[in-house]
Amino acid sequence: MSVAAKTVSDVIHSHLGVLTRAERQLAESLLDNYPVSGLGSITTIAENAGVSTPTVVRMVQKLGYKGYPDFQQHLHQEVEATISNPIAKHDRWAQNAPGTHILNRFADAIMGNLRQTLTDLDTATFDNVAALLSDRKRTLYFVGGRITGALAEYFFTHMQVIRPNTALLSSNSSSWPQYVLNMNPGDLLIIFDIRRYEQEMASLATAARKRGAEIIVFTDQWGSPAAKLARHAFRVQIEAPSAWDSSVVTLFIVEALIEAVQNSTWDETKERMKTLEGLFEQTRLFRKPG
Amino acid sequence: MSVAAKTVSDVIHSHLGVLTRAERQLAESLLDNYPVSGLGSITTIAENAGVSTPTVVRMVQKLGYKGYPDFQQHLHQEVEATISNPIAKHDRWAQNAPGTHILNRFADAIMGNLRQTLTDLDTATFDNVAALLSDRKRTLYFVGGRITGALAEYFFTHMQVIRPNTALLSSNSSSWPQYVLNMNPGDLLIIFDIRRYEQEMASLATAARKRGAEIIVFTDQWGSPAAKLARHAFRVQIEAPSAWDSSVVTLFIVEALIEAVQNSTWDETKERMKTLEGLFEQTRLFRKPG
DNA sequence: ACTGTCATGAAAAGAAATTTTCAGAGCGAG
DNA sequence: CTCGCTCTGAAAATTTCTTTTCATGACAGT
Repeated sequence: MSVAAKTVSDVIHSHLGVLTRAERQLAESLLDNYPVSGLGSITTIAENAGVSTPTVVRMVQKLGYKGYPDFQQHLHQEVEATISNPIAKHDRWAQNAPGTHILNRFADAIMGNLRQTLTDLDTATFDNVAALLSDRKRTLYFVGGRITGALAEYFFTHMQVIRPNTALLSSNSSSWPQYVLNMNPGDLLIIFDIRRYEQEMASLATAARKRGAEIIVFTDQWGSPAAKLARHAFRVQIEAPSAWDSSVVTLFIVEALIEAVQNSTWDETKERMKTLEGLFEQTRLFRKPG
Repeated sequence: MSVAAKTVSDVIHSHLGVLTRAERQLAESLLDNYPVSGLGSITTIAENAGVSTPTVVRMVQKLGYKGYPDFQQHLHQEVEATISNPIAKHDRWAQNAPGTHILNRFADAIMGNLRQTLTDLDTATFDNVAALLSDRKRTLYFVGGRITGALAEYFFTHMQVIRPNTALLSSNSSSWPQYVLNMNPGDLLIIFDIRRYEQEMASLATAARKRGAEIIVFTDQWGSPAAKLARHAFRVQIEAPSAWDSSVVTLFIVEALIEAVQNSTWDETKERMKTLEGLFEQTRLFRKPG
């Protein structure tokens, strides 16, 4: 049953080492555009891979299948599994029935946003930002607007556990000047500014820059004015079938950054988290003696 | 090339009228679990549909295809189109390259979470919750824990714009009793409680129930203790390749609910949003005269 | 250079799948 | 009831696919 449990892709990968040249060539052809490339007849896939049909037979038998039909049947099952998930299923509904349930329309939009955002996003930018956030000498200031304030808070709450020197600016701008006053060169100001850009964000960014702070902006595809002042900007797709913009993808990037930072300084973070657990425990005991 | 432009499904539907009994039987078998059911050989699909192979050939020719292989090739193209959507494509990256960039690993996990959550989620539950949230006679109380507080805030901020009678409980439990005191029968308490369940959430839920409030819980796949007291619970998959749990899918559901509520009372909401814009404008002018 | 081993594909053999043929069944019209 | 029509699947014919066989060539070790 070892074959049945794993995906065909897994099986191919685990056998890559024992494949011959022509077989590897075939394997790569199959994995490229997997699993659709394996849908046709043995003749077709042999031609696509530029090998002979006996090579195909030999390889699938080497992989543990009884023959090509057996191999293909496994592939069909995988295609079915892939295609029968709710999201893929939705894509098919969507073509035929535009008015499906809102959950599906949302899922569709979010997938598109995520894909587009990841396509546009340079991993180097991500890595650079993660490195900046990991630098404990830099104090982190988080700020968001009316809607995005919750994202800033979410990011802040995690970073506060992971590292020292973090601050959350209220979304009310009246308290900002005092924070700016304390900023030192190299500090980071992380701004969330999604459309209906708040003019004050750009002012804040300018003030922070004057104090020598670096600026990181999370904005939408059109770009906050604050993004022009930023060292790094994340342009996130935010469109949803809704009167509101979607923050799901922004949160996605925030979570990925949290993990990247945590990972790069795991030893220190681990200690901090342990200490924090202890403090929580104490608070609890303090509140409820007995 | 009218055949090439349309999907096989469309072609079948448009021909349903001119199909004979056995052919219709076959067509229904194909449309059921489409397009995967058409992946096998003509023999297989004939057997599945309970008709003879000549019937299959006659039907596909009636549909305008040259023969079964031609028909199947079109189907393969459709499967490819469906399966090559961003999500499925990403799944394949992730499988093929286990050690890829954290963004990709995260995207993979989120896709899985979303898929699983949508599979488990009953749309009736969603619709019921949306209806409860739309009922303006019920006051909404939002509460979250240390991490999930930001989600509660996000939800609250939107609902506050959309409808009256909303309140956000601080994540600090000391202020909760006064809110409970004001709860009336039919009011809704929306709780976010993800693992490291906070004991106080269950206490809060119990107290709210005694006051006649209905409870809606957002929790993880293991289930908060508060979920037992809830009228409706959303069990969200929260696993991420991280030391932290992911809130992305929870946010997804929240956003979908926001849209559902907004949609069900659009006329009233529109007025509120206009008024709100006006108020913002006034505040701005007030702050910066000139 | 010789030999043995292995990989590879051409081609033949074998096995399925696909299409065609055709006879019987069902059914409505006269 | 009979005729004519269509629908249907069994079975034959055909085509295609799959597997096996085998000759060739590459290459490492002697």
